[in-house]
Amino acid sequence: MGKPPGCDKNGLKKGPWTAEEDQKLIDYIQKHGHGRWRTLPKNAGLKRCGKSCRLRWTNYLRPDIKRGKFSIEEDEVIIQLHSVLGNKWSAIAARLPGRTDNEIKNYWNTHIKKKLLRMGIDPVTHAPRLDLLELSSLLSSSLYNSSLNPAGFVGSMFNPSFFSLATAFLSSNQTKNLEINNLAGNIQQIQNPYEPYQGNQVPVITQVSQADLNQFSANPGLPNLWQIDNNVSDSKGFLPTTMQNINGYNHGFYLGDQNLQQVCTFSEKIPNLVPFGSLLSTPSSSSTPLNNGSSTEDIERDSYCSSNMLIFDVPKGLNVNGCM
DNA sequence: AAAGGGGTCAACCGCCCGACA
DNA sequence: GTGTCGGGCGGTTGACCCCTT
Repeated sequence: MGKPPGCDKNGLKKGPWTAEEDQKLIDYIQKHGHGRWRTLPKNAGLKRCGKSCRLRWTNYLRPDIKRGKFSIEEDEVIIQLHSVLGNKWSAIAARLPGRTDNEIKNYWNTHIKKKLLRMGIDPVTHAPRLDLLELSSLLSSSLYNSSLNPAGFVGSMFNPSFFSLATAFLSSNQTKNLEINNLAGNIQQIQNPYEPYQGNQVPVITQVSQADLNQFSANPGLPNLWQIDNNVSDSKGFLPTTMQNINGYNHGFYLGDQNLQQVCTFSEKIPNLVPFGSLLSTPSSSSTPLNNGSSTEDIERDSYCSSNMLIFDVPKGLNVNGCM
């Protein structure tokens, strides 16, 4: 297995690209097209290695690159795709026109990771952070009852409902991953939506059919995971019975809907389901230490994103403002 | 106003994989 | 089977920017 020579050999230049170098590269590629990266820098009159040229072109100079801040919709797409695809940044980038894998990777590491951590979600596995869940289990018995009483809940940062919610959300993602993996291996789905609620198990309504997967795969330009989720809840025409009443509460979750219409459509299927965003505290109430560098806009974006990510119901009188 | 610290992001490195000759 | 090449990936670096003190 041959290994390309590094950029430090033969006196090749490293570091930031100058405007002149950029122009040389652009001019050459416009004339001759890209490819043959090894010989390109020599032909273009650049003292760079081919790999450096390729990266510069694909990550920065390409004409279809979309610069600027990620939109809320793009945030949602990235999180959804990452929950399914993992760190396959190029695959994620393929579904985000104008964004590069490097850009998405950087954005993930600097923004989204922190956002998920603030939500108590492990950004690697999309699972609840064990430390928080352990806290949840420890606190659930003692705090849950008191949380029903607003006076007993005041001052508490830990709301078991929140942890259950996070568990629900993340279990759905894990289940979806399993299902997709199994589908890829011609194994039937493993999730039975009618399975009785047991112990700590969190009800899951997400189910991915082979048709859904095919649809997703057949439309690489369209981030359709929302549609998959939406189709599941709509077209299948059911909700697990366990979804409808658990301990007297209706529970549900929703995975990143793109618009309110879909949220409302879904919500109608569960009478007491309300947008999670309406239960969130205002961004200014967040005390997370991870938020030091966030601008007001970022905080608002985070709040918006979270509101679309998770939906559940809580009993009247339960003050959830302190739990986020 | 200046210094220090943290966040951001373009760019790089090392390794790997698949296609091809 | 082996070497070459293009490309992808995770991790890291370092310059720059902004905020706080």
